[in-house]
Amino acid sequence: MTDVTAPKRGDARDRLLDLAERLVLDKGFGATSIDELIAGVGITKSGFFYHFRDKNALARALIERYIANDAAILDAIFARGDELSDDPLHGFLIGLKLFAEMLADLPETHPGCLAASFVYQEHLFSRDVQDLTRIATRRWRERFGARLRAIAERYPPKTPVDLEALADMASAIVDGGITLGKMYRDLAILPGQVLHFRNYVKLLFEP
Amino acid sequence: MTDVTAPKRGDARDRLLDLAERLVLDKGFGATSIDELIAGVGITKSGFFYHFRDKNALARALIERYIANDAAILDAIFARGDELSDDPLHGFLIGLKLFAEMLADLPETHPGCLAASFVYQEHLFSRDVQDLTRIATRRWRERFGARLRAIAERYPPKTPVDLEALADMASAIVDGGITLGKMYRDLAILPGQVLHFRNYVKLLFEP
DNA sequence: TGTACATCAGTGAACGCGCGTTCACTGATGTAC
DNA sequence: TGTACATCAGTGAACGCGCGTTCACTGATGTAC
Repeated sequence: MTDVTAPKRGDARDRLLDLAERLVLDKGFGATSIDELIAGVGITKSGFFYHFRDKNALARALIERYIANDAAILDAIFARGDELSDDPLHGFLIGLKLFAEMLADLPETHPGCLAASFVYQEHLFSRDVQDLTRIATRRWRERFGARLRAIAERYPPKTPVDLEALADMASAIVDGGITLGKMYRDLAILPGQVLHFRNYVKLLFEP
Repeated sequence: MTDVTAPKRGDARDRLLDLAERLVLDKGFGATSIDELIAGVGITKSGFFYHFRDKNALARALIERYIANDAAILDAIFARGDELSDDPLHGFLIGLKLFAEMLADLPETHPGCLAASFVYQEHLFSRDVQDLTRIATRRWRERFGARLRAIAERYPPKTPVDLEALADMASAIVDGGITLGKMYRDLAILPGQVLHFRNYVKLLFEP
């Protein structure tokens, strides 16, 4: 009869990643110590170094997991938007609204933007970690850029705009909205910002 | 005959602040060590502690200086916009364009957003430092909010919008634009984002 | 079915270094009389 | 004008602690024959 609530042998690595993600989003990577992590997970320091060759390897694993997650969520949301409308503009507008709703429904304090929190400490990391954050951001640009180009083809924008910069605006508004939300400790700020972005897209393209 | 290029007695404090601002914007506060600062300024460690009772006092002095600076620059830019047009909407649109131009003309790498870089490491700081960043952001909200209310009074917005969230969008877009610019190492991103914000304001209010 | 070996998932103790901080002291400049 | 004292802007040495990292070792599980 083994205690099922006790830490199971073998899942320490995942529990390290879970806790690390929470702490890094909350305080930043530099301020998150290995001691803290192992105390929370109930493992010794050497156990940590069994799973990650050094602290940088933890950062890397963290971002890889985060990118995959983030991509899956966004893809699902905007695919749902497309399901609900064949029109690229309206599908996108629905997707943006769903996105805002998801952000509004997030529990407790915001998840924060891992990529951004790493950028603000970039010197602490090796090149490969920096590359990963860049790749993640580029995906956002591509994801939104493709949609916006499809929209602009059907609905010529009311003013001439740089579509790539407009795609970047989605990333900027989410990152900036998270930072603002943290400052004010106000969870409503981020979804509010996304809705403004949505409104801009609407005014710009809707006939 | 004293050497005028040699560090003058008495200006060490200012030189510490100048160097600290550069380094903090570049790498974050936690990653900026006192050793680095004193090496750059040519002073001993105890000299540093003569000027600042501890590292937190440096953070505080840094933000206080930054806020004052930032407020002066923004006030000047938007006052210039108002000079060029009596109309609140057009004055604001001109101000936003001037702002984008100023951001585009900044030398080398972006100055970065001090407040944001502090938010991402907030746990490292005492309450008063956090309060200062909050105050600075609130000023942005008030500054833009007042203008937007004046505009909305004369030009009813095309869609119903939350004006306070729209004011926050200016902060979000600047912060997010800086983060994005750092990731891509592309100085053109930030002004591009400000121009999109300007375009949104234009589409929303312009008859 | 039992034994030998390999791998997995860690333990425990130690180390060294950088960092923020303290404290007693000092040489140059300013001020009072 | 000279002397006494105070303040300003530091110096120099030491400390302690937390942090990331290393290394030799270990008990449980898996695999080969």
